[in-house]
Amino acid sequence: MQGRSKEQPHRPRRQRGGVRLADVAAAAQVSAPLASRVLNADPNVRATPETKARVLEAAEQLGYVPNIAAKTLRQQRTGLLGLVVHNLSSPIYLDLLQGARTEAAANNYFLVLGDVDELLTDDEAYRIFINGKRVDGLIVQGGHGEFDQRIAEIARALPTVIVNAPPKSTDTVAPLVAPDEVAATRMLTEHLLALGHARIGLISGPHDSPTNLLREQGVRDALAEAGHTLRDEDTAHLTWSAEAGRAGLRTLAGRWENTRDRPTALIGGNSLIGIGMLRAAAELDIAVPGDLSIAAVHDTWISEHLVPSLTTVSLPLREMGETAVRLLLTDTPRTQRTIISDPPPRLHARASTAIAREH
Amino acid sequence: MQGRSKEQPHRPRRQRGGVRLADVAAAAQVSAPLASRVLNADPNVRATPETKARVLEAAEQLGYVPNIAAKTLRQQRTGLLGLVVHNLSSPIYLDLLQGARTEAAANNYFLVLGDVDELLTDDEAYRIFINGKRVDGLIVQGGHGEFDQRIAEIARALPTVIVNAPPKSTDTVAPLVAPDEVAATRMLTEHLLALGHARIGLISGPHDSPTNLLREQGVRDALAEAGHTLRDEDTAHLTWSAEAGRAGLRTLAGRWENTRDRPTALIGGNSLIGIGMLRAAAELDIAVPGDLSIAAVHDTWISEHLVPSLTTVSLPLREMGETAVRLLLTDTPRTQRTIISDPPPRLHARASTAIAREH
DNA sequence: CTGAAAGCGCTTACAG
DNA sequence: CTGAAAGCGCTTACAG
Repeated sequence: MQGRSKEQPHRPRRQRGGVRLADVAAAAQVSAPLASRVLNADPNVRATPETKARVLEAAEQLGYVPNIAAKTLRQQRTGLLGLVVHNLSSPIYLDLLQGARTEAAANNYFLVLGDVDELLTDDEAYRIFINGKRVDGLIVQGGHGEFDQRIAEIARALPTVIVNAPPKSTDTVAPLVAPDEVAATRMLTEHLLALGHARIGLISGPHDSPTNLLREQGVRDALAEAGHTLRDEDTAHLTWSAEAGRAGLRTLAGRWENTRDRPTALIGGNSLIGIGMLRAAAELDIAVPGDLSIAAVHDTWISEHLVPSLTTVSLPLREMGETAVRLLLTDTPRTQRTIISDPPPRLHARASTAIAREH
Repeated sequence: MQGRSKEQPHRPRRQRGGVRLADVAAAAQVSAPLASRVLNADPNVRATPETKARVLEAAEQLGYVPNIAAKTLRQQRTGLLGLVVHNLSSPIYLDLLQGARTEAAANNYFLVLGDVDELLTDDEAYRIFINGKRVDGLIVQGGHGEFDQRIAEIARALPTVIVNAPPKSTDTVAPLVAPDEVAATRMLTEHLLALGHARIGLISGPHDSPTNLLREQGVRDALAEAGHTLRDEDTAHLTWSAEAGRAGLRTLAGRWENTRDRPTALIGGNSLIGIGMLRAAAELDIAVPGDLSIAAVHDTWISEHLVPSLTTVSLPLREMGETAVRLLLTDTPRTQRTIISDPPPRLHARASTAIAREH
């Protein structure tokens, strides 16, 4: 939020002379309170059907729309929910945003966008957004170890739902909506095992990141059940980016020179990593899936358009967005619980994985 | 917006007992109006520095944050701008959103997200969003021929900026912020010409779509200057999707069987089309760039990670978002003009284009 | 320049 | 059940 000028720029003016409730009431020859009650479908209203019709018709006729600011001021409710995400340019979280937006709209709520880094580091942005009563509730993308303190503070000030963060054993400060990470990589691994792969590697995000821990767990679990293990030399842990996926595969491939002692399949910790892995394979002349099967977590729009198309497992991001909004709109007490979102992860088998070839 | 229930769900309640201006004024032993003026840095205030300091300190001490709803009601200003986009899941427009969000934040404005289709087809969404005085202004993504009527209606009700639509010869209903489409494809074409390509084809969106017309124009212009032309048999016009790019190249390639009479380079009307073209080439065993150079409009995050990495031309989407917001916040009269956004398109030469090979 | 008063438009205790 | 009155919290003509 650098460069914010303290002086206020010119602001667009609202055109005056909108139709007010009082105008509707006058036109319908009833009092304003009664008009309000009729328009809000108050069940206690005993006015005759004719009267009600008169009110509704007057509102329609005049094009009446309640002034939100007045309503908000009176009801202490904004009709807005904040969605504070980390990296808007990642294709991964767009589905979450879409789900949240749709569910909000279905309840006559709108979404206001915030940026995690901005909100957690910029005090002014924080004050305006959080304390300024801009929103009735907040959906914040978790997984920021360093900022847990700040999120706790936010949750105390405002109904908050954390989304897409790994469940913590530590005290939860707000409800959490998360996908079943372990099941996702387990599914991917079982898919590869079923294709005859016995030695399967993993290129993922930071080794100690909670998300990686869960995803790695899924791989280990599935391998263990099949009597295999995840070998250290078959893993690389860098960041969650395509660049890291590329570097990771290059590192592993460096260990494979002049030897057939190597994995026949590799799992990417997320779709960006998977994309980078495909690229590295092409650069290194490793045939996919001929020499190496590749699969990754997250099914984004690009997966099926890559060459080869990428086998993935999809997480219910859209549903998580919906659930987060629903939680905010219906969960009276700030229940502190973790919701592992439905539906479970789903496998999308594509061209990047195939039956293991004898080496 | 299907499935919206008319009954209102439970709404999160705002915690009571916030600090009001009156509290600050009392603590600082001044009147509420004076406190308001000091806090808003009214230059006409002549209070002693001590008094001002007392007010500011009291506000700080009490953690005072003005109630936005009250401010809005009084000032007829929401501090919100609507951003109504067409397809949030397209990677192309995220930059525009980012630019708009950042510029808005820099002016203490926030962005409320809307969906074009929803707003243009759902009357209730329209009423609440547009007439409900939810936002001070609107940025709406254009290029929807069918909905021009509705957008004109919106522009009459609310300061509006249309973004990323092709300039129309017809009456403009609101300021338009657009990229230099013609320059973009011209640049791409000149890049290919410089590589020695003489016969260059185009796979693009609907033939009569205004955006396509401009992009096609750029290709034609550059070819004409070099003494070449765009041949009908070297073009395909479907939709703006990856699937269309794939189908387009398949169609063209069908014409190339058993002949060397074919283009050596192809331009994709947008990056999705380019991605589909790369895929089709791989499926058809057309070497890129060996047999065919491919380049496309829009530089998205994925471009450099494709195999081969895709030559593109970037449009100033981020800047367009910024400009649109700035226009809304500073342009007092609703000037009706078209702004071709700076900076001009920029070429990103990558592995998918190379020197033309003799056929 | 500053303060008392009004008012933005709505909803809801409260009294009838 | 309905209406008159109050009040949400702020800013700004207006009077002094």
